[in-house]
Amino acid sequence: MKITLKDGTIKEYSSALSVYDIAANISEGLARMACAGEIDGEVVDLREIVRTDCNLNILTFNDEKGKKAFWHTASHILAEAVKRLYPEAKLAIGPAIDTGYYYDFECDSFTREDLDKIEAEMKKIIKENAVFEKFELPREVAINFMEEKNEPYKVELIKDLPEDAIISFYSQGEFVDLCAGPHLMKAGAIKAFKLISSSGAYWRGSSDNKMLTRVYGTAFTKKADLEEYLVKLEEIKKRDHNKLGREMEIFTSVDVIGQGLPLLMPNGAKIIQTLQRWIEDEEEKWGYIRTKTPLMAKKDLYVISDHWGHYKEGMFVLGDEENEDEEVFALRPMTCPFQYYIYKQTPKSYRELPIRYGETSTLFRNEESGEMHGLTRVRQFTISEGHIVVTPDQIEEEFRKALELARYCLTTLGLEEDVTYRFSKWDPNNKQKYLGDEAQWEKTQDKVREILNHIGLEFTEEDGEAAFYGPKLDIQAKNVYGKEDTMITIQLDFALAERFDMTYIDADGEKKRPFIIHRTSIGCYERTLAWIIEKFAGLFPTWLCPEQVRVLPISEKYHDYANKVLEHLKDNCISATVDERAEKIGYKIREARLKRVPYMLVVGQNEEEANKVSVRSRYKGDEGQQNLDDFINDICKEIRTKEIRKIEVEENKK
RNA sequence: GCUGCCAUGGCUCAGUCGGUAGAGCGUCACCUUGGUAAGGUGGAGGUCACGGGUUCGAUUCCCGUUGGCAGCUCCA
Repeated sequence: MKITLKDGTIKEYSSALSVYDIAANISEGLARMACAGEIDGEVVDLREIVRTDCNLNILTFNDEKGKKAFWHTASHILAEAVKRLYPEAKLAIGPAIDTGYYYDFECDSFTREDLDKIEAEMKKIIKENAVFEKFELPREVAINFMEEKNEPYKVELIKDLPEDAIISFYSQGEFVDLCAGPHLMKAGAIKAFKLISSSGAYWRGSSDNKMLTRVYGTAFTKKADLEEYLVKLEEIKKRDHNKLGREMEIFTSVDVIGQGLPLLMPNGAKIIQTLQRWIEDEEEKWGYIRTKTPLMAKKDLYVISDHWGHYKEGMFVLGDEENEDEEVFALRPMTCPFQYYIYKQTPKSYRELPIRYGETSTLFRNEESGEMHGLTRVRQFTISEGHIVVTPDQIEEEFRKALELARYCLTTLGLEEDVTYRFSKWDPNNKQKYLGDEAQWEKTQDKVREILNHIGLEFTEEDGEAAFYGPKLDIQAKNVYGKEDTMITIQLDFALAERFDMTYIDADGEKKRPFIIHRTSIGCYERTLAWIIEKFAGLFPTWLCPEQVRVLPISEKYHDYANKVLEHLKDNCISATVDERAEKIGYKIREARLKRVPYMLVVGQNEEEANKVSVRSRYKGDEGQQNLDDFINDICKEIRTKEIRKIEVEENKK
């Protein structure tokens, strides 16, 4: 048979061989590195016997898929160690993830000390270097086998496999686990590993099920790589908006005010004001008209929209629902119904559509206690909200424009490359969660998919992520911990126009039902702020900095000149302060740098006489002496164009 | 909401095997301050998150509440 390798070379063998044997035949080093194989694009175990001509790629730790096999093997070693130390623990599942692996057990929770013990046991197992072996069992035998071993979760997993599924197991020494593979050949290949943390996790990801104990770990082929990864992890955490944002006095929180109710401090308020002014002006350019609607409404409104039926647990209800004589209100969780009534205020002609309503809209959502987090999951937030009322013919163009605007906003903030796109559909197995019927959903979803394909957007599709009134396109970003959040969403709503009896008079004189596009341009300001804190590690582009320039007189004698410089800056709408403290100039510079002020203007006699300033920046360090007016022109241009200036000096240089 | 961890001056943390507390940074005052990443001295500031319990005595041990963190679930 002829085996075509990745580099195009063809190897010929007279008899069938395993992937591992072929790797060993190519080179001993490759066999040592091999984690899995890929035959004609399909990932296979190293033990897979190759019998016919094919394209074969040997996957190592440097390949994503090879890495997954490596980590999956590490998770089996973790499971064996836990079973040795805690024989009563029941095995659930243990897959590889983006940063390593985890394994879920039914057992008491683990402390850090327990994890250290488990690590020590894993070391022993790796040293024993047991050979991983694969075998298959018929369904009934497999079920009996796992019942005998008293592994109820494994029994449940096997029972859920299709009738004709091949049920495979891997063993290493005494330990056996139900597993589809692939795996490395021997335990000894896991040269460096670490158990990162332990926490609870629901069996099969459902909060109705029992909570299991999950252990997260990672592993590498070299100890140095592991060390590097752990250091990097610590470095990344320094960007965490929840730490950095508090340290930079962007926001804070107070016990007696409550969870999910952050206080934006002057620095944070300033950044959000800058973003809001920009977005409101920008949306006007894109054809939006603004509304300002109440933050709460009677229950009756939400009954019409059916938020009462589908979203009540997420709302803050005011008043006694039980008492029929009392008016019941609710703080708004969404802006939609309010803007619909503005639309409904006057009859609309097809000539007036599309109508694009925009609002800087504060919303309230009663999240559950464990879900609040910094500025990314809060109970009150302000979003660049908008609803576009369109005729069916206008859906595609308006959807496209809404996406274009969102991407323009992302690009301006330098975030475009960090996002992924998710087409969020309903869950056909949970229909009561949604308005409308299957035909409406399928039709609307097909429309959105068609639009996305026309645009040529790369996206994933996911069931069960839609809004209750329609499918949506979500723009997703990851935080420093790798956790994904929706930053921006564009939704196509086929249901609410009918519930609110919204109409337009079409060219034929008939009343017709419009469609509604719910969309945001920059998302919600709090979350976006959190995102840019992490993106820039607090070193915001100048236009977003709460303090853009600090003027530093070298001694008291130049305070007057410094204040004159300050006046000039303020006249040009530059946010600046003067440091009048009786400190040495080096100390003042250090302070300004620590506060991440992008520009420092040092002034003394030489500057005053020539009406100049000595510019230092966080971008280049010393930028030399400049005319004050030239400096102001430059920085105004940088602010106007929202330039993201590259930082050329090393951070924290001693 | 669930599992686990945590809560000591503005911030970062030390500490008390139960006898009511310390450091650094910051802040304030005075002195110093003529040039590009930490000048000096002194002072103020804490019911040790809150509420119960055990105890002669609790910041320390136990229970509860509130808040914070990680993960799960949920979501913009």
